[in-house]
Amino acid sequence: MNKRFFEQVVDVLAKNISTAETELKYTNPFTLLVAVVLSAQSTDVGVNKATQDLFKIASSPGDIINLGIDRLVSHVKTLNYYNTKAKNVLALSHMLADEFGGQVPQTREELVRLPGVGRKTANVVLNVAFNQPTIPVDTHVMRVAQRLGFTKHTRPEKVEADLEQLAEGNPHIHKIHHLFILHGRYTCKARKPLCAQCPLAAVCPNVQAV
DNA sequence: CTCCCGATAT
DNA sequence: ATATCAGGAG
Repeated sequence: MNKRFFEQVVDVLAKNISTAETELKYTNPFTLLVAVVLSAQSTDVGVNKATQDLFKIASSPGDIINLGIDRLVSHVKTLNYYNTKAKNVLALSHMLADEFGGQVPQTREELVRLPGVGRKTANVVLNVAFNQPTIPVDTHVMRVAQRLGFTKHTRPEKVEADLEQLAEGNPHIHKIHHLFILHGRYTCKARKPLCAQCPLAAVCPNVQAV
């Protein structure tokens, strides 16, 4: 895979997508962490709807602990896997309070020790909250990367390695994952991609018939 | 590999 | 009616 093509794609996306638009809403590193944990297999709209009320009354590990599991569950009941997620959010709040002084750690090794936090969630927190140039590979990044031919792998860790190599030195390195996600969500959709109005249609090796 | 398990788009 | 949605743990 050549790096020129990757740079060309990122440039086109950067010109056509405003990353200030739709994204998970948060007020600090902790609420971002919670929002991302809640976002597994759920839409960002649904997550924002649930956290809008939750973060008003709970925006720190101590707040979540005081809230308790029952009221926490009631706030995330509309999300997929709500029981597991509520349990994880409460457990990670305890761990942050007990082992990290109530602060969200800034290394991937520490972040993935938290319950409900895997490599992808840790990468999002590092990128969005702490401005590190990670490339979280979620369902959108995976799909977009494969359709554009940036990787032949299916394991997220392999895809991440391929993308990191292509993104090395790229001026948009900090928002590449966000550009891919927004492109994947609104244009390069899983079921019915809008190739007819895609800014990358001319160069995409996998354009669907229009 | 399975389980988790609600809302939304198509 | 079903595929998909900012995945992680066992």
